[in-house]
Amino acid sequence: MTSQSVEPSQNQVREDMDKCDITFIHHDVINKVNKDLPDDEILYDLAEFYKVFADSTRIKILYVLLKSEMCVCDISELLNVSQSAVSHQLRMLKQMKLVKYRREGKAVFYSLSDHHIELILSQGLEHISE
Amino acid sequence: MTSQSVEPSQNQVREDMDKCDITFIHHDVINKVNKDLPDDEILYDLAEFYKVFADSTRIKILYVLLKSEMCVCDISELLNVSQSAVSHQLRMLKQMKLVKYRREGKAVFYSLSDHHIELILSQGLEHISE
DNA sequence: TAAACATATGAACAACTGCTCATGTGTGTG
DNA sequence: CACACACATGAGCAGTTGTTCATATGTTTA
Repeated sequence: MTSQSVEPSQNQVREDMDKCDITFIHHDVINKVNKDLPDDEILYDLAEFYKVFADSTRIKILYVLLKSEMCVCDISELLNVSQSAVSHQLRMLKQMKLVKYRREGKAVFYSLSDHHIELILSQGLEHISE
Repeated sequence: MTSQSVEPSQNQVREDMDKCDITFIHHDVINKVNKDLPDDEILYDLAEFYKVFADSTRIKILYVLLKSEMCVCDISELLNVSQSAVSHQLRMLKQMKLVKYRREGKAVFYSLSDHHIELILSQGLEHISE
């Protein structure tokens, strides 16, 4: 492993035949950045995770569940979103393992299954209110 | 402001004529949740903010800039994404005030303009690696 | 000033998303 | 068992998004 070689994990960085002359002045920096960059798959998953919070209906649902376990109908009325839409979103939140559910007769009660959510939401809020 | 009244800021909660009989057993809880729920506009902005992180190309760009200021061409080659695509994404990141830029001759160097980003990203990473 | 280069940007397009609508599934009740 | 209710789900659709392609803008150099 010479100092010239680059981690082949990601796209290899060409040190010859640069398209861009000004570019890559600091090969050491580039190599370091490239090495520290997590795998594509992880970054893809990370984006998928943030997609959950990229819709205001889902954020509202999470916010509501933050305070209290609640059935689908409750959420639907409280947020003024159709029952079907809430159900579809809860399905996604379930798939992402952010919520869990509990059946009680005809009703299904949903609650958060993740402790991070509050922190993540409040951190986002803190950011946008600057 | 009686204990019965509900903040009219959001959709008002009907206490009469419930569609759903099982629902809203605990009116006090509902009222509290409804009162603590931030305004629609804020939650909309919050979703917009998270949309930035909901794409792996943008996450990669942010990750790369976390380590070092870099010109468009560098980013493009390092991430193996077309120059145009990178430019388009940087435009969005610029609009969201997450990056700033500095012209140096023909090149334009981008860097992060926000300290939260590292924390937010690492928090997301921490979450998905469970 | 012309040419080369780095970047920005508009148009177009395919893929994705979130909703509605209709209907299916599961549970309690008369 | 038939019905009502709470919820789930598939299809379809309009709106959005991320990319490519072509081209424009801005800068340096010959």
